Amino acid sequence: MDLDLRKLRYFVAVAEHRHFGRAAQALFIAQPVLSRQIRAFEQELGCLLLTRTTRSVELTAAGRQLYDEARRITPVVAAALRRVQEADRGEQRLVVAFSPGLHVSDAIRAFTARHPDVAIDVFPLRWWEQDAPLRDGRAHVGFLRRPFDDAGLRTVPIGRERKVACLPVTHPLAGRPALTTADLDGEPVLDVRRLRMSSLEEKFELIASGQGLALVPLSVAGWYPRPDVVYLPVTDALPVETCLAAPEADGAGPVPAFLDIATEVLRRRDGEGRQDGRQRDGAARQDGRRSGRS
Amino acid sequence: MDLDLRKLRYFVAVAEHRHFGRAAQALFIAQPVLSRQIRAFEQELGCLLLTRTTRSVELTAAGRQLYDEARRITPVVAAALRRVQEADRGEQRLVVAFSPGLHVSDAIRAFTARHPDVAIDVFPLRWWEQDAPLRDGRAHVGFLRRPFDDAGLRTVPIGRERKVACLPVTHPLAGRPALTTADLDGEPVLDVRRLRMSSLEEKFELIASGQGLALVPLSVAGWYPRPDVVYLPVTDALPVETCLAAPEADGAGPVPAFLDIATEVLRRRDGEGRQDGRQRDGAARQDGRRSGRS
DNA sequence: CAGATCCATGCCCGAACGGTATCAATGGGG
DNA sequence: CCCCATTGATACCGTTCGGGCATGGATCTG
Repeated sequence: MDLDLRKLRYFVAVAEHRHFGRAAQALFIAQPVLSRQIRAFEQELGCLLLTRTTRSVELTAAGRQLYDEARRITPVVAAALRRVQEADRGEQRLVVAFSPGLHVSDAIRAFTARHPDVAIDVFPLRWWEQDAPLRDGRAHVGFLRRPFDDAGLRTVPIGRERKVACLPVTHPLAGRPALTTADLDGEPVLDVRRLRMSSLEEKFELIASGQGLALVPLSVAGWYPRPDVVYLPVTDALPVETCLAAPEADGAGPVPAFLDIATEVLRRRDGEGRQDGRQRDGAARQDGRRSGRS
Repeated sequence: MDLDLRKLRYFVAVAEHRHFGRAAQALFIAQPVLSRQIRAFEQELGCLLLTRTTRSVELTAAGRQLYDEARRITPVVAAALRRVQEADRGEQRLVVAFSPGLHVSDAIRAFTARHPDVAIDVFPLRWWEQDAPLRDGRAHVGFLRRPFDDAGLRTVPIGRERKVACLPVTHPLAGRPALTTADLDGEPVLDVRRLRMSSLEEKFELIASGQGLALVPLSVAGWYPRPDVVYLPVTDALPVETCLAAPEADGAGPVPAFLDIATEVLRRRDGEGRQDGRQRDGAARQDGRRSGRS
């Protein structure tokens, strides 16, 4: 039922040595033990990992895959243990997740200035991830874009981003300087959340190939400058709200302090007119026209 | 020595139930077994995970961290096992890594069109990662930027990107339309590879605050539009070469086919004048000036 | 103060792990 | 062509570890 990491380590040794005897020697165990462990491991997994003759040991397809996975998993587990022991020694840690395009460095810098003892990990979210990493413990605080599920989260609005429409250059509307939602009536709008595309780039591919168009936050569009897609502001579209969010349960630890400091920093920045999305309106229009011409 | 995933599962159950008896019931084992396993686990890790009184069970700092880590690790391991068994059933898989800003979707689409049976994972590289994930098995092919270590890799050049200089708006050179390397003599250039900053954003923070300037590939600069940083093309800087790379050892499986198809696709795109970096020269200059004015 | 609740401890059994001795198959050298 | 070295598999054995049951000790409740 559980993957046995000891057996995995044994398997990695055999995979690397391609030789039971030498692998056993490297592992400081006897060779027959290794043979038996590997065989048991294969039985647990339900698939052969090695093709053995008395003269050579080779990996099967499953074995190659397992070997790759092992090299991925091993350092992950080791790092996890290290962090646990750091936590035990009193070191604090905060994982800050952020949606693509949102700026977190101001808040992090302000926080570390006042809490130099707290280690910060940044956790770049995939475009379709929002609140899930906050709920399952992969992150403690998040810079997210609405909509997402508020339940059980403490949220602080930190700004608004204009939406832009992404059209293929060949689209009749592509020459316009700007659009309104009325212009988009009847257009095939690709729903970002329905289609589970593996990356936003795929979505832009769909748009470029004329499969439809999409509304995305301004800063996301800025990340995918393409000659075959035009980005046009939609003047009357409701802006996308960006939020700070953290699980309500995290009342202790560095999370509340981070929320306070980040809110303060972002509010100040907003006051100076430097908030994300508002500042770069003109930029987007330029991007759109420029791409449209090329 | 090895983390015991069974004990980890037991710990998660106790952490979630905050009650040994009910956790044991959920795990279908007897309560004393659970007590002993958790205690042994604590001893292995060398730190207390739970503070128990007879009336309540609470997590220590180390326990909270371990619980977070467990929720991260468990699905990773489960997914790994699933992929191994898929490989055993003959399903092929290819992990495609790419440096920030490089476009992979064209190549992937062309590949999946001809090999619909091969599952593709995309693996976004951190800015400081280059060839390492190819070597340790986290990825099979990569879209990388030079410089990186060629040893043991098969590489195919796929394009060139102009370098742009990143200056604070306050810098005397910020008003120029373009620079030459001579202009940068004596300027404090931040070495991306020396400083192990946790994100490129930090680097841009350093630049914005006047600590120095940097040369980055065009498309990377495009990802960090900031009002306080100016991006200027450096007309005589050597372009950054982008490459396809794969371990030489991967002679079998889908890797060679992917390299062939991707090379063909990118060559064709290059021929049409749509290659990364070259196309977007004008865009960068615009970006730079626009940021400089604001 | 008595009882209920809950985690810890002691003892037992079976399974799993590791070691030594040995077998069987394969490939190279005379 | 045969002999022997090499290598992985098997057999057997002692020890450790996981799990169950019975019970103890501590704490909260009525």
